[in-house]
Amino acid sequence: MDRELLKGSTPLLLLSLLCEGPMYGYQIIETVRQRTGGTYTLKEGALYPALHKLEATEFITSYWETQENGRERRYYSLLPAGQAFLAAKKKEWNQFVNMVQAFVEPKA
Amino acid sequence: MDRELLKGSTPLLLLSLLCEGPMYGYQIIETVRQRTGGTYTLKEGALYPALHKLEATEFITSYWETQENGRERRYYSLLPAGQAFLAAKKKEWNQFVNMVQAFVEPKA
DNA sequence: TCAGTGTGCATCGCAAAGCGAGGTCCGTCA
DNA sequence: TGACGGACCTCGCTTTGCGATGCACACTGA
Repeated sequence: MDRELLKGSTPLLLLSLLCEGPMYGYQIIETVRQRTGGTYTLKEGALYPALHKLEATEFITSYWETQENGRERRYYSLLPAGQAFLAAKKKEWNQFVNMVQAFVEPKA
Repeated sequence: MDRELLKGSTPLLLLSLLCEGPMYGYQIIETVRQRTGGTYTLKEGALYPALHKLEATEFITSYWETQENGRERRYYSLLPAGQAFLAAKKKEWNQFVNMVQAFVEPKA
């Protein structure tokens, strides 16, 4: 899969996932890998910076949660502002897809 | 429109356009601008490097054509290898769209 | 006991691509 | 003569994903 295509889609993906509920980093990676049947493996080097940026802009928050075995996980969850942003992103995404589609499949 | 989304789509767009026939740079920009109703204005700084790269990899060729008024235009046209590449890119594009769509619109 | 594996977080330097800005040349028309 | 638009192109910046790397801890099995 061409990496370049993914470039702008990571925030959309993350927000969409978090819209279903809070998740932690490793879980996000695993979820994406499983849902795509392995064709898309989100890398840590892409995930964490994106997550931190989303947090810095207050679209998501994070909190640490201790598991029964004593280990910690950092959960990320969607904020209201993030929901609004997600909605806008979705719209943009649809526009984008339709646009490219119009060039790829000219005429109807 | 988020620039980042466009990142990987430029070659696909260019090849798709050239699949309809030879075009010159300025014409490509105008065509894209018009077809998208102005929402997407392909910039020269994005177009020419992409075009040159496509030419370097022998997916397209270029030739100069002199107009009646004496001015020159550089036309780009699709090569067979470019057609094959386009087909592959289209496939990849569809895969990509379906993947993201699955996250954006979970469940059916 | 201790190495290996899996979980889980994170950063760093690199490469690629679009962008904004700038630059050049030339024909046309006022 | 000078402004405008067509037409080509490059350069440096920023952003982003990637690969590599690092750290820390729990569990398992030799």
